[in-house]
Amino acid sequence: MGQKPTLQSLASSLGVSRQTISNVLNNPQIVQASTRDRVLAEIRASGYRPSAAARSLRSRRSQVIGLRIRPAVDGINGSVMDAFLHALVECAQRRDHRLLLITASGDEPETTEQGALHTAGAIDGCVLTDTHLDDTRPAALAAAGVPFVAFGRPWQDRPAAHSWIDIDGAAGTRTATEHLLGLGHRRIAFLGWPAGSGVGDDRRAGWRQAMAQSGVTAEDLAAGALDQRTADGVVEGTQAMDWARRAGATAAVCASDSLAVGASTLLRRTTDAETARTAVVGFDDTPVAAALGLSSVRQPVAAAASRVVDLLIDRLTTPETDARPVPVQDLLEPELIPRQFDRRLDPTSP
Amino acid sequence: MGQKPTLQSLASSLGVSRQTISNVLNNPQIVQASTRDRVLAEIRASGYRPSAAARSLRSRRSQVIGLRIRPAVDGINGSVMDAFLHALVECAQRRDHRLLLITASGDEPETTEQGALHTAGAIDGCVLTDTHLDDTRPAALAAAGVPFVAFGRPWQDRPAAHSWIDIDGAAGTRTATEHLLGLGHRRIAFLGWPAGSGVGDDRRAGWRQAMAQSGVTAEDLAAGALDQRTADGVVEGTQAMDWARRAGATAAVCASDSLAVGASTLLRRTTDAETARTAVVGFDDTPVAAALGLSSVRQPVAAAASRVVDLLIDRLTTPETDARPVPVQDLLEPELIPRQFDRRLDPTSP
DNA sequence: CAAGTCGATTGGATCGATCAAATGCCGAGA
DNA sequence: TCTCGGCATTTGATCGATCCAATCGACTTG
Repeated sequence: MGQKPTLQSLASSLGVSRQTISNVLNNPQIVQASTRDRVLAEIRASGYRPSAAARSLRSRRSQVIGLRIRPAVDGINGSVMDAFLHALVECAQRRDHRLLLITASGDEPETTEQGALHTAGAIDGCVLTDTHLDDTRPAALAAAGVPFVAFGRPWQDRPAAHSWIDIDGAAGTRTATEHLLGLGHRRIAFLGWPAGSGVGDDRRAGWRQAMAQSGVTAEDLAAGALDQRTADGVVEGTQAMDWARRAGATAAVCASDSLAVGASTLLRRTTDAETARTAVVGFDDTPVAAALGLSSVRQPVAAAASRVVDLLIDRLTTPETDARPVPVQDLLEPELIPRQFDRRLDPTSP
Repeated sequence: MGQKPTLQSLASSLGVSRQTISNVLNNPQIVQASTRDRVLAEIRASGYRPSAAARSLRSRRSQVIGLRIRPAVDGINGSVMDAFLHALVECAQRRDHRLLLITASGDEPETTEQGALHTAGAIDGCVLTDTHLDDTRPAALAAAGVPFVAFGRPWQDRPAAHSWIDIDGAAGTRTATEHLLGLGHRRIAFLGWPAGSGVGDDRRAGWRQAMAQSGVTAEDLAAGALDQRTADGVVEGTQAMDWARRAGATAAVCASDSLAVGASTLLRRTTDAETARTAVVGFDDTPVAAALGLSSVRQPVAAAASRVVDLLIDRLTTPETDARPVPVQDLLEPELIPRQFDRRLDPTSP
């Protein structure tokens, strides 16, 4: 075998036409079974692979999806994006698509780059992550005609015109809070991020809802929300837990595992027996939380990735002549993973 | 603007030939400055992007590099691969290349997939990570004619025929050990992984070399190496640190930050004043280590990625007619980041 | 002044697939 | 017997760029 086999070379060595082989690969049902088998055998034997470039040039589809990756600012929460990325690649691969990575220094460079790749035909569409308030990317991509699906809801008030999948963070913290209430806790703090981030506010809202429904006193609730002025992190978690204890909290729901790890550090270090019994629930179910025995809310990341890919590829394969497709927008329920740190409130304490 | 502009449409609207525009983009120096400027202006105005597919079809180059990603088994150490991945994308982008991700269930499926993508012309070459003993991938890729560069040395005895870049782990643990020796410690333990993994053995060797050179007694050395039978992890670190303390160690060098985090957990939890003064140095300088104030050995990940990309792209752009290129193989020096946990040995202790 | 040199530009062929339309083939129905 | 419809297969055109060789004009040179 000297040269790489092509449709043409295969065809002449088999005594059929190029198109027949092409049909075997793309429309197997219209080819007679006997010739189909003969062609398939020869394809396998010769190790023939259709040229991605030629196919893409003619069919105007690259079978590639673009995604911007960001440096993980926090190694702990990075693991969620990591799992998402992996699931994305896997689902895409199952549907004969591949993932192309890009970096960008901001939202506007990101859409510019995605748009450039799209007009160059290098990608068919892209996946958006880390959506936030006043996110200009959906509008920019729509204007550029780049098909996309977002992982993360648009945090704007007005409904969006694009498809997105997100995790119901409020449901997660609600479940976590209800779980702690069920263990007898009443003064349950929420350790979160500064107001203004959609994700953080959502998670805080879940805690507040569960607390309100349980009929805790206004006083108990007031003891609760502790929002860091600084970034998410382990050190911040320790500080916040300290404040929460002083305010009388016997348990804490955290907006992230980083905060929860920090909180548990304080609880491990303390000599005060009562403080040491404080319950903590984290968010994201990272390996660190698992190792430390922290309960945590697990996001169905793989399921989210799968839905995102399906939505995007469905949109890509739908002929454009059809009416504007109705956007699909869905929230997935996270799941609480209980571990040792779910401490029951000791009834002998005040 | 109705249709996407092409070379042809641009050419006729400018009154020049396709080739001239092509030259402006690919060989600007051979085009007269005045026409070049005129063409460039029109390109910008029309938003023209050359079709990646057409270019790739003709030039037989896709400007894409393949990379297999694995699910992060450990969220902590995953951050190193994460940083590497990010640096890789960034460097590749700077040289007008993009990164394509694949998943695979093993080494053999990985090379099969990379080979398939390469013969399809979807990728020009690939980057190999997580090299290990008896790694069959270099040979398989070489046989398939897929250009590649490895991040991670081949752990075989015989020299390899391919280019690779790696981090000198032994130098890292050597530096860490010498640092602790300089602080007055003599009984320094090594908390590592079971023998047999190239990376782990390398890091252990660095500790052993530094200990041997410092003239510590055989007895001190014997107290040292604690290799986990199980996987790398936080819990294992705590156990190993406990054993090391009982054996009389006053400091520990760890093969990973996971182990170091585990070790520091024990030291924070203890009531024994002497144990609480034990020094710990981790490996990888992950955000968690930084947050906990652990000293750690930082790998020059970005530099490694940059060199890997450069080597690969240089190889891809070198005409094949040349003689077989000499493989470049290099070790990069890691750097110790000292933090609070570098405790000086208290001279009053035994 | 004709021949030769060199730089800038051009036209035709080509990469390897898919699309759209045409062809050949076969059996059913008038 | 002839026509028609449907299926399997083939043929020619096309996607949008690059490669290669040819062309053209201006400028040097013997």
